Amino acid sequence: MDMKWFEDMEQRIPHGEVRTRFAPSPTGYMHVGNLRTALYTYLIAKKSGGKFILRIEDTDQGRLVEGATEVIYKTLRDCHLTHDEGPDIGGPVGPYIQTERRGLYGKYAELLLEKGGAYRCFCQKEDGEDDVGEFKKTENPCALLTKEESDAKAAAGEPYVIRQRIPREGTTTFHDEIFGDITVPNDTLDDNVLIKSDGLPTYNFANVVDDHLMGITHVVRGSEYLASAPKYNLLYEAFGWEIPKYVHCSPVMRDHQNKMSKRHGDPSYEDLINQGYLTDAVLNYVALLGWSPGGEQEMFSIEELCEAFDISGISKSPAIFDIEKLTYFNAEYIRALTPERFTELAEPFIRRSVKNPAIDISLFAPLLQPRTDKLTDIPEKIDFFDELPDYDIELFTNKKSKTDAAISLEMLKKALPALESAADWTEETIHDTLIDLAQSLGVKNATLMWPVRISVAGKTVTPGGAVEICHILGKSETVRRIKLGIEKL
RNA sequence: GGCCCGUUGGUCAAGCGGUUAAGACACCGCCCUUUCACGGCGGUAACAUGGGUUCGAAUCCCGUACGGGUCACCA
Repeated sequence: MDMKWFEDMEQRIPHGEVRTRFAPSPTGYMHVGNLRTALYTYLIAKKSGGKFILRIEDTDQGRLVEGATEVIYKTLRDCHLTHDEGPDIGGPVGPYIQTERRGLYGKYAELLLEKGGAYRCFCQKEDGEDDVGEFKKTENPCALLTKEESDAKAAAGEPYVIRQRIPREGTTTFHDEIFGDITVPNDTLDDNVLIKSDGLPTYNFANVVDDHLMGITHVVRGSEYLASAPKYNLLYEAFGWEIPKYVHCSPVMRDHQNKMSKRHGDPSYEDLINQGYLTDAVLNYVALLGWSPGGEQEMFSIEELCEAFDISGISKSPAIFDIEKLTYFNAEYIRALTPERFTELAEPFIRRSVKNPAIDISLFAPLLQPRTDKLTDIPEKIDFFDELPDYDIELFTNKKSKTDAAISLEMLKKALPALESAADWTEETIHDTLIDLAQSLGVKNATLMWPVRISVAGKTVTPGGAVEICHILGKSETVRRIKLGIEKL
């Protein structure tokens, strides 16, 4: 056994800094729970000025999806979760792609065999009765083989797997940063396979080896791994390695019973973006799903999160994803945008409805920004600009504005010449013209404004009022639509 | 089934032995108003359950119920 090689590997491991890792499988899909784990992992590192590492776990070739790694890079980049080490940028403890590390695991398994933390198991997998829980470590004769017997069988070419040797009695206690100390009886722990008969490592073993060799100080992962944590601990102990801090996060749920999942059609990060949600809003909302900063503040930038984040604020119980609250965050983020930025983001959505190149789309920002929850809401809100809908004259009747068909007709007849003779076409002149008219007619503003707005928009709910709409429409189109309204009446 | 974990309004949650049990979303009402929003003000609504411990329990302990996770040569 080449101990020098092991020593060299140890030499590479950085010490004295917090190091966390996000280790996704490239399945081409970043679900919300995954994004949250990545976020927390990043925040834990950055909170203490540490390193955030990206490792790609691609050993499951069957599940590989074309271009999936790109999706991961892009998502992390969009979310400002920049990694300090990873497959694309390298680092001191590479390679960072698991398939490129294949050679390592066998050597560490041998080392563990040497140290007594594992043993070769020559039992053949019986296809017939592979029912659950049939393997009983207390009955496994291979665990009792002497070193010589085991070596002899292996030398004779008998196929085997390498299993973890777990004590038959006693208990194992491990510490989780969220759940505290958890103790389990050893007899409930199986001697799991570490190295498969094809020589490749199982997921759990590869994880332990990689995390150690990469100097990971905080293992952040889903709570589904809570049950295997004691086995991890035993493995670290058998190797004589320092045990990292565990942070097991409870899942993000779609309802009380089920996790969010692609299967159920729950949205992924990409889906949410396509549905008109802003990255920063999603991140902010997701940060608060299962974590509380303690105070009253709810709106956090990534920088502020780095500052405020603390593991003690992570909740033990699962959290149900509430799209309504995300929508609220999104609306807040949209309102906080500068009008220029808003116009930039909204343009494609505005153009879905407003094709008329004569219309200056930057005019929409003040109307749309305060009442847009999601960017995808935009087209429907302004669909009347290109073409006046075929509306019912019932719309002219509104109690609060004190209007009905007859009054509306009268109002429009007065408004038409007033607007036609307007000196110029700014919001201000349109506003003043109409307000002055209402006053001289002795009616409340709404009585005049309502019919004007209905005639130019053809719908009762519009972004902005009559003045803004007339302004954007332009004088001739406004006049044309009001005339149409008069005809209808 | 064994082992492990969880449980505060519909949802996210604060709370670490003494509180009128925060706050946010959603919902409802009122105000503002040129519709809808935005904004402002107010309201409905919670400690799963039974036992302890204690002067005092949402907070600590035990049981019960309900929910979740896990028990692979998958990751």
